[in-house]
Amino acid sequence: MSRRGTLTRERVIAAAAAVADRSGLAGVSMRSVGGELGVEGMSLYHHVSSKDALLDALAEWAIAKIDLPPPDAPWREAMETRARSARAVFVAHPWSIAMIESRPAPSAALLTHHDRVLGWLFAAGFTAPLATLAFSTVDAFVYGFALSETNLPFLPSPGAEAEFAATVSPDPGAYPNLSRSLTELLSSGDYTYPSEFDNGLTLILDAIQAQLDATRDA
Amino acid sequence: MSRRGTLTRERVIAAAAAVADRSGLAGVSMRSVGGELGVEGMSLYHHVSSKDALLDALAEWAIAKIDLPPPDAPWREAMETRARSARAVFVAHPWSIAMIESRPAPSAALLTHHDRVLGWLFAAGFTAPLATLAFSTVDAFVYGFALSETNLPFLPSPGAEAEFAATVSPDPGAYPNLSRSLTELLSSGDYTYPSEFDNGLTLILDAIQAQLDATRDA
DNA sequence: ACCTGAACACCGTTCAAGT
DNA sequence: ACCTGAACACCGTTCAAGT
Repeated sequence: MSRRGTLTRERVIAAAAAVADRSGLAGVSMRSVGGELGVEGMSLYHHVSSKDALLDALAEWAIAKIDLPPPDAPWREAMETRARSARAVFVAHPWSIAMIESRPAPSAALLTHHDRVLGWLFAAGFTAPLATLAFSTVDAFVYGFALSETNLPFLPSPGAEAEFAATVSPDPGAYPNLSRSLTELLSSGDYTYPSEFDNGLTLILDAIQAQLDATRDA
Repeated sequence: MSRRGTLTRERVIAAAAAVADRSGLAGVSMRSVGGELGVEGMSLYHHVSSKDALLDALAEWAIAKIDLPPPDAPWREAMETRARSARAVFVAHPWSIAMIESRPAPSAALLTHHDRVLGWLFAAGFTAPLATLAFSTVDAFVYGFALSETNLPFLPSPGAEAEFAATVSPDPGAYPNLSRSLTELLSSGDYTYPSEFDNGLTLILDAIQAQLDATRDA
């Protein structure tokens, strides 16, 4: 849309993100990103070496948006902040979820992230096996939850409730437990699916905390 | 590859899965799937209405491969069996991970899955909120773990250790905690990243079990 | 009824040509 | 140095034509 100024690698990546936000990852083509910048698709090759390189850069762009507390932050707060921030980025840019994890080579940005996370845990006295368990479990949860959340409006959430009820209700006999669950959750009044993220995260972090305490006692 | 017999919807879907296994989702085109069957790409339109419909069918094909214990199975065993089976399917067909959750409309197969899972939990005395927490947390973990596992050989695993060490080792000062973690885990001798799946699943299911027991006592 | 060939509007990418 | 137009080998999809 902004067709002024000279092309830079940064402007190309930002334009690609804008196209992805608007049209999904499938809408990102060299020509469409060029169009976003008022330029032919072929011009982009002066700033990125290939479409694949552009996608790698796009993955890094998303990772960089995740809030990463400082190395000396307390482990639990830091893990929560990072998890919530990652989820917010994934919801704002759904195309980034599968992408961050599916680029063939782990980027320097991702390695830095991982190193920082392990730093919080080691500083708190985690052993390497427990740190790995904590890290991989929380990360898997965050990625998987975001994946479900952005693509599967399965449980009540603003706007999705009606759709979901419409899918399940026509034949309650076909999905009796889904119907029951829906009815019970909605009757309680204050239920929203998004709050399940904090519930799950707390469940996992509490369990890890308990294991950490057990390690210390031993 | 098998170019005999008449085309059916099932053969088209199976051919698409074979192409995806071999060349990834990006390698699936109407022409390539046709080629797999010894037929022109245009012929497929007699059996699937569009490429998008073919991808929907492919998602269902993968879901159907996940082992789903009977409605009267004990909840924890059933959840474990389904989780491990889902992970196995995702590892065998990496293209299916993002796909199952990213098709716009939840398929009947997926709704049936969800209903069965809720059935195990309700039979065991879960409240609707606790069932939802259990379900969404376990599912998020399974999806997210599979996503990391197939695309991010970050931690020691057969064959990936060398690569990973090569990425981290050149400059141990850049990733001190990653280096430390790697060293400690490898020195213990029997560590493998894939076993982290069972560890994480157990952590989550133990925590849920504890909440269920607390519910019963109250 | 099922398969095909040509055609259309797209892709990523290369390269010689313009400025 | 940076951008472009034409070209190549691909896409998904339509449709008239073949069997």
